[in-house]
Amino acid sequence: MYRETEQRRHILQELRACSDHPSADQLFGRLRKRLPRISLATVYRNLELLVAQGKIQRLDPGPKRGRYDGVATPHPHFRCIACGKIEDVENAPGAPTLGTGRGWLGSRRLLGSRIEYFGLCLKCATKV
Amino acid sequence: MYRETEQRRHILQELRACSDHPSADQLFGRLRKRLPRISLATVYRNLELLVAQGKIQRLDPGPKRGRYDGVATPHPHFRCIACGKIEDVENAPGAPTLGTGRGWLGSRRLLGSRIEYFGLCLKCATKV
DNA sequence: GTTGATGCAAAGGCTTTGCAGAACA
DNA sequence: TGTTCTGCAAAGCCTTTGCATCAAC
Repeated sequence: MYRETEQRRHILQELRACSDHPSADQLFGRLRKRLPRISLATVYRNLELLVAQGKIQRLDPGPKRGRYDGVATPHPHFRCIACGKIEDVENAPGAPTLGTGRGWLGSRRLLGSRIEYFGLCLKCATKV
Repeated sequence: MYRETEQRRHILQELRACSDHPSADQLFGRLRKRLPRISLATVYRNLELLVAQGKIQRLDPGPKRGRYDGVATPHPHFRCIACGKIEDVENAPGAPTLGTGRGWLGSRRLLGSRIEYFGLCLKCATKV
């Protein structure tokens, strides 16, 4: 099955120690101090593997391409993790709302917020 | 200031008519039926412009690179739209929680959810 | 007539992939 | 010893940019 390599161990360790949320290549830069011969491809491969194992999470959603919405008003979306489709969510029962979303969040200027649900759409759920 | 071109009008019109949330190049494919000579670059340029004008919204966040979180448990994040930094949000006052996030959402299989706040971090807010 | 917008093609930036050699179990 | 993993480099893909031309105003 999976093997425990030095690189893989360091990648998880280093990411766990980060208080920020680095990109693959920022992490690569930090790892290189301890593993000068590690390659960026290894970092990418292991990050995806760790996500698949549920040990870490990826903050930016799967599909690579940016998606646009003709409705400018923020509203919740559902993203199918299998096919990548994004659907609007019509008043989900029990779903929270975020209000206008403007104001302050601690010492940060809050301009908006977004709720995204993810899972399997009807089509993909029945396909399995 | 801004000019009203045929392309720009069609881009907004077409996107508003979409029930899905197309990528720039899906939209490009649809637009080409009506405007055979339109170029993909024009679509990209206009989409960004329309986002900046607040007429449409971009669903995938600004920074191009994927970001990773060493903590696998979903928790809310704050994204600075100026510098791209992502921070964890410690119990935001009045912020809703999404519960375990598993179950059903209409006919969709719900596996998780995400709350993201965006705005200006302390550093960027004071810089202006 | 100005100035912003378009089309085309080329460049850019991040991510993935092929492959031979190295490392784990 | 048999796989899985790594490093390197090349390829891929989406997006942006430069530039001459075109079209709003």
